[in-house]
Amino acid sequence: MRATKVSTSLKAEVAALKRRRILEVATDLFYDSGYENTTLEEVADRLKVTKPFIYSHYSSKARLLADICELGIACSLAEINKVLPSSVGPEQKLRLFGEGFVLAVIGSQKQLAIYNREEKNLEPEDVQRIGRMRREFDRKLNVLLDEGVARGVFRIEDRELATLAIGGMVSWASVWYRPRGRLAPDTLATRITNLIFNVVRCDDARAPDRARTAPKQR
Amino acid sequence: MRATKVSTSLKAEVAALKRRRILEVATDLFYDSGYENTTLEEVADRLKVTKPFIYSHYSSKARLLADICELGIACSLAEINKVLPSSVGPEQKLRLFGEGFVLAVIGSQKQLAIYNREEKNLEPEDVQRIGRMRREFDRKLNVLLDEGVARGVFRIEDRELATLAIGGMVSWASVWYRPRGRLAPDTLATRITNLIFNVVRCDDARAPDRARTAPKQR
DNA sequence: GTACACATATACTGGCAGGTAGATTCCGAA
DNA sequence: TTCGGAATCTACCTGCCAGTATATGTGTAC
Repeated sequence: MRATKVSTSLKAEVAALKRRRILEVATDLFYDSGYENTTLEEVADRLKVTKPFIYSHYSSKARLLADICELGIACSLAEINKVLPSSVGPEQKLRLFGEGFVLAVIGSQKQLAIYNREEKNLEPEDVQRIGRMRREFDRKLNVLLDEGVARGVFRIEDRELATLAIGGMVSWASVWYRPRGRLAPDTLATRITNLIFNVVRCDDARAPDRARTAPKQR
Repeated sequence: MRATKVSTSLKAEVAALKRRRILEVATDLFYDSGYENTTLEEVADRLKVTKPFIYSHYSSKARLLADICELGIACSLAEINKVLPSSVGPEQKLRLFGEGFVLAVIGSQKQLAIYNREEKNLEPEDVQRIGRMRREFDRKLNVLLDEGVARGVFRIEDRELATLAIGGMVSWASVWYRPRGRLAPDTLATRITNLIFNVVRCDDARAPDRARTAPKQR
């Protein structure tokens, strides 16, 4: 009994591993060449297997795409969920969120880029499900900003627009970020978060020497 | 002679009109359904013509895509080119540029969305050409920010990053903007530009009652 | 060692859409 | 009215690739 249980569990783990590897390779190829320009045979080739192997784990090419896209959004959503319920002040929340969000975006860069590019190739139900996740993210970021406004620490002209602006500023990193770029992820996270603080016009005490570079004269 | 000249010029105008209409319809369809999911026959149908008609004006589907993408980037590039050489101060330049840029992005929303989604379907030479235009835009925005920093009116921690952040904040509007949305283009342009001023930490005197909404308490 | 089940491969189909060759229509000129 | 050529259409081809029917191997139980 024990043996069979371990065996089935192992089987499940093996299956999960296979699915994960398929997803990884597909992510790389979709990111580099685009969804429609990537053949499932190419995915199979790179894994040294054949097309039916993939179909035994994913029912269609579109489901593969859906998993990739969902993974990307889930990473960002997890960050706001992690921070929002905590009991620290809005400034601290925003800093934690900002840095987590930036790291999530560059960590799931390929998935997010694929989602933004290939949404039109998703099944309508997947579009809706993932769209709901995105709207949930926006709503929660909006709440975070609202807390800061209510306490008078953020000065925001248009909260909804600020949400979109912050989301865009960070999400855009999935377009231009390169792993071997000028800035390490941590530095990037800090500096972009500083820019987020600028957007909400919050003088964040905890930020290390911000804008110390600018006042050369005067 | 006069007659023939007018005649040939008219012919050229007609040809240009046809190309423009093809481009418009293709833009709508590519935007709504994606490049690969749109058939040239669908484009032809909507124009009440046939596929070879399109091929008599565009040598391939990819060339059509390239023209759409280039048009989108050209609109944004034109804005920075319009503002950069003027002799007003950096704050004024930034305001003019910001508002022009936002209006350009929402004016060429479909083209920009298509470019961002379908770059992988462009011919390599088109990718390069349009990529150069994008880099030119970034370089020039960088120059504009540099002028402000040099004069001590912008306080920027990392100029290159600020360029990307501003570009992202505005470009992202091509993802979320809806013509029947809450804000009219002009209002949107003003408010997003205000956010750009926040990013560069510039207290812009000419901005109308910014941040007047926030200090409810205290 | 044989039978069964599961995993994976070989080999195929079917439809779609980009692109084109050749027929046809339309229009301006003489 | 007819001629020539440009514009446009009809009808077709061809390659590609998602998805599948069927075969084959591989390990495990008895």
